[in-house]
Amino acid sequence: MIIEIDFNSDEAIYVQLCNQIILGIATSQFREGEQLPSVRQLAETIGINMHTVNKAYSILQQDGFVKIDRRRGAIIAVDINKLKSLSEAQSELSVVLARAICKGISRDEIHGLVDKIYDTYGY
Amino acid sequence: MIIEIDFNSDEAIYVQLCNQIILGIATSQFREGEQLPSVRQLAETIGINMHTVNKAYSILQQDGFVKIDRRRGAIIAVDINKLKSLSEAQSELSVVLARAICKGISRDEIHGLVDKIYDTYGY
DNA sequence: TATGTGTTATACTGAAAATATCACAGATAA
DNA sequence: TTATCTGTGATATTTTCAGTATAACACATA
Repeated sequence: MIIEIDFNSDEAIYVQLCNQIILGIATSQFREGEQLPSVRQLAETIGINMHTVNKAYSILQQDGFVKIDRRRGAIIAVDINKLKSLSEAQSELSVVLARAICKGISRDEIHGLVDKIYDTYGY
Repeated sequence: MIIEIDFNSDEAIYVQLCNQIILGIATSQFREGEQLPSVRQLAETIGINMHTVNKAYSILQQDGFVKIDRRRGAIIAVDINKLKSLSEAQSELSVVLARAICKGISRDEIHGLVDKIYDTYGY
């Protein structure tokens, strides 16, 4: 999978890295059990510091997207906690939808976007 | 409207301020044409620096939620650009839904959350 | 005139992101 | 064994940015 970092973004590099990898999992470009590049290797590829990659991997582990094995590195392993995830999704959506509502976007239009995105991701 | 800032949050104060005001507009606690507190007044109320409030107001202006008048301060004035807003909503949703999909949240469950939030906001 | 708006400029502090090295423990393959 | 690959840890430095602190300005208004 190709990981692209926007160095001019206001988002921190490690946050972009996390989001890209999560996107990769959602689109099945990364599959359960698959091995991510080592921290040194990915850092080299992107052209950033090893510790920045390590921070991203650590957060992904904490958020239950990967497990880290000293032998093989970071392995895709999604930890499912439905209630917690639903609660998090709701609070994240609340912010996005508040903006949308202010801008006159209807409930149906949001439903349309959700379908569009789920279609894109292949679910 | 009561604005609450969490000083222990990892979100910047000015970001929280923006979100709270947008939430206020979405829930009609702030109405079109209504005047926001002056930068100095709100800073005093919350207990933060004037420039922090000013930064939030400037971003809200840039994002088309308020207009700033040197005489009266910041006035709620939502600028509607449907295409742009839809595009922004889509990219914001893409990040949130990627996480949700990884965590096994179904399309229908997201539709349910969207309805729940729109109901809460009264739309 | 005095006071209230937003605006601008400057400088400072503190926290966090990111980098740069160095080193270690454990696993693995030569 | 030796070499090399993992993640991890410690430490120091640079850079960036949020937030604060002051001060001053232009403009409007009571």
